[in-house]
Amino acid sequence: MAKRGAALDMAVLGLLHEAPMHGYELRKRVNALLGWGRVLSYGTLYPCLKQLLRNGLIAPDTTQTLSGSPGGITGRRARIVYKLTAEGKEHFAQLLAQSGPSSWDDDTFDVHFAFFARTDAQTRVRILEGRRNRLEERLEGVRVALARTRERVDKYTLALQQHGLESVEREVRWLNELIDTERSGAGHDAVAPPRSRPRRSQRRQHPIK
Amino acid sequence: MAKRGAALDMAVLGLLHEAPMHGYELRKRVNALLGWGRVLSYGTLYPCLKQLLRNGLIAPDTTQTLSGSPGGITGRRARIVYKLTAEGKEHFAQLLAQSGPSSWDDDTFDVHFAFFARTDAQTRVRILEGRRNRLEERLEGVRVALARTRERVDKYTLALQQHGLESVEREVRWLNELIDTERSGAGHDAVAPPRSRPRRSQRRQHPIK
DNA sequence: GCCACGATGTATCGTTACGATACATCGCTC
DNA sequence: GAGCGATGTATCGTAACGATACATCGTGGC
Repeated sequence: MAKRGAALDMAVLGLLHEAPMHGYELRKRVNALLGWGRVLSYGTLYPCLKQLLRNGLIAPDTTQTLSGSPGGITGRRARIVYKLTAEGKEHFAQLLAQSGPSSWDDDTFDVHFAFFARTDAQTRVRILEGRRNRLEERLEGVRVALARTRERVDKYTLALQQHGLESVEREVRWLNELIDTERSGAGHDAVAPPRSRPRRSQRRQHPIK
Repeated sequence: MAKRGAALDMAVLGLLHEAPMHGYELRKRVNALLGWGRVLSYGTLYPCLKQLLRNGLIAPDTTQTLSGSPGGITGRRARIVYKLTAEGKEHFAQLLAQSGPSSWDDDTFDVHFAFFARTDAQTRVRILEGRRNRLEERLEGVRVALARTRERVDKYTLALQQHGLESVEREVRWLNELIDTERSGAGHDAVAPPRSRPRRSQRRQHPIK
């Protein structure tokens, strides 16, 4: 169950793992994390939060300190802060450890990668290699197709396909570098210490194509 | 009206402009054209065709020669071949000439670019520059955000964002080269002669991120 | 001969994600 | 003290998609 939106689930869980947060902040952090283009809609986020609530993976956090607020105890306006439950932490750890096609697909890979700092080195390499292999499969197919059509398409179509090809080739090289680094610096810091506190930021998503 | 799916509409119209085609073939051609990842579903294509039919932009083509079929007149199995109507051609030309935000957005740009061979030089430059400017706006925002968070995120998040940044920078350079070419080779072949006949091919779509 | 299987082909249904939107409060500036 | 942009929660209509069903063709194996 809950096959769809697994990437979003993981992103939310991972961010709440760092610190409790409310929906609005969560949206910004998710956009910053895997942003560059498609912006996460509330129509996607809130239903997701509801489902996670139902499944008991997250829960409202009633103990909110309102730190930084000048007036002291002055009530901020109504907001719902969520925090991870024990089940949520367990489920997230489970998501982190799993490496399969679900970690290599386009949307999902980014989320997995974003939480590499909490992933063990073995899984990291497996995910990176899976991703690279998948891209290379595609490259092979595209190269064949390109060779077959090369002389029959106009120069713009050709340029577009060529540019796409080079983009993927570039990503493969990037992955290879990461894999090498991972292998050579074997067994270094698997988990980074959490930063002081979440901050806001904004980015846009890049589609490249 | 018909704001959504404008990219798909344009792709279908443009492909049918080259040669009449049936749905199955159309799907393959569209995937090859702006493929690399997301695959066009029949659940998307057929409703689109229906709407274009309703709007009178395409029509069933009853005069099908079945060339290449060995048995001569032997009937191929049932299939619906679509062709552009006069209104369709006019509408397509209109889509080609328009350059605005709708030509710069992620999905739409590819389609516009794919039909550059039928677009006049002036519009080509306007679209390319619009696209580049949009990407540079994003870049600026991302660079600021990156500078603000640089020291507070783990190296994997940083690597991911860095790679995304470089991908977009690379695309900007690509666009600049195209613009230069367009300006220097001013007024060259605006329209390429159509190729003999459509052929099949298959590719996947690349998302890069 | 015929049967299995993959490619070709059209079509719809249920779910999901998302854009648009509504509504409310806060804090700022003019 | 009014206007306005940021902060916040929430839902609704619909376009897009994955899955699936169904049918025919070509072919290769037995």
